[in-house]
Amino acid sequence: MGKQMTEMLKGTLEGIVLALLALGPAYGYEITARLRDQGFADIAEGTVYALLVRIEQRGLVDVEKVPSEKGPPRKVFTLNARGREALDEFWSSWGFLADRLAHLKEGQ
Amino acid sequence: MGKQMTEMLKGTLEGIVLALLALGPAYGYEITARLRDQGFADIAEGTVYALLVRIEQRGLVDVEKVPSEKGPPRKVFTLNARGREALDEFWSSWGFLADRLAHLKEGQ
DNA sequence: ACCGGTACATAGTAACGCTGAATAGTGGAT
DNA sequence: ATCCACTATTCAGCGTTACTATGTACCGGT
Repeated sequence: MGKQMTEMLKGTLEGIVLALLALGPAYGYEITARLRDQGFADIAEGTVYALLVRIEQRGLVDVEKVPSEKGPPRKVFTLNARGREALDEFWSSWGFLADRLAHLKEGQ
Repeated sequence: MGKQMTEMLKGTLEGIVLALLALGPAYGYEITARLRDQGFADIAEGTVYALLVRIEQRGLVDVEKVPSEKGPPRKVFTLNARGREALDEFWSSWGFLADRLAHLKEGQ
């Protein structure tokens, strides 16, 4: 992936994943697949798993182990109240930034 | 500043500064002031100067020392052709990301 | 027995913005 | 004369994040 996008994803990738989880519970492998569908083709699996560990440790998600028919057991993540709060804060920060940049792009 | 915004600025702050320089040449101290005017109230001076060093080393700006009436000489930065190219790439990456996130915010 | 798809995990690295401080010149207030 | 505020730049050390590369493990089809 471009270095530019790599840097730009810092901080936003977490928000993106929280937003995906707001649509419904999901497990890591599934999230990487959804990211690919969303156009983030080159996000490494390892990146997603590391991110999920972080948001779990910060208590933004509830975790459940669910057996899979075709592989090791899945770790299903569900956004909880604190996670929804974090997602709201993310949208707020993002909104500010997007607003500023839209303003700048207009040529002032 | 919020940790969230700190992380989100990674990658975008450079684009913001390039966009400011696209409006006309400026020196470091002036850029931090413009950022404040634009609403980025809490961006550290040291951050801006470090960023300017980076974009100078990457050849995105031309630099000129200009004496100041009220202090040490100013380093005036002017966006050059490579800088405008980098700015275009930034807007392209930003556009992609903003588009994806707008899509996500709609609830899918 | 092997290979590909599913599923999770981690050690090491690079990049970036922040904190805090140092340096240095000018002008006005006390 | 001295102190303070404003102008202007620079640097060392830190924390966070995403990437690379690799390893583990389970399953079904050939």
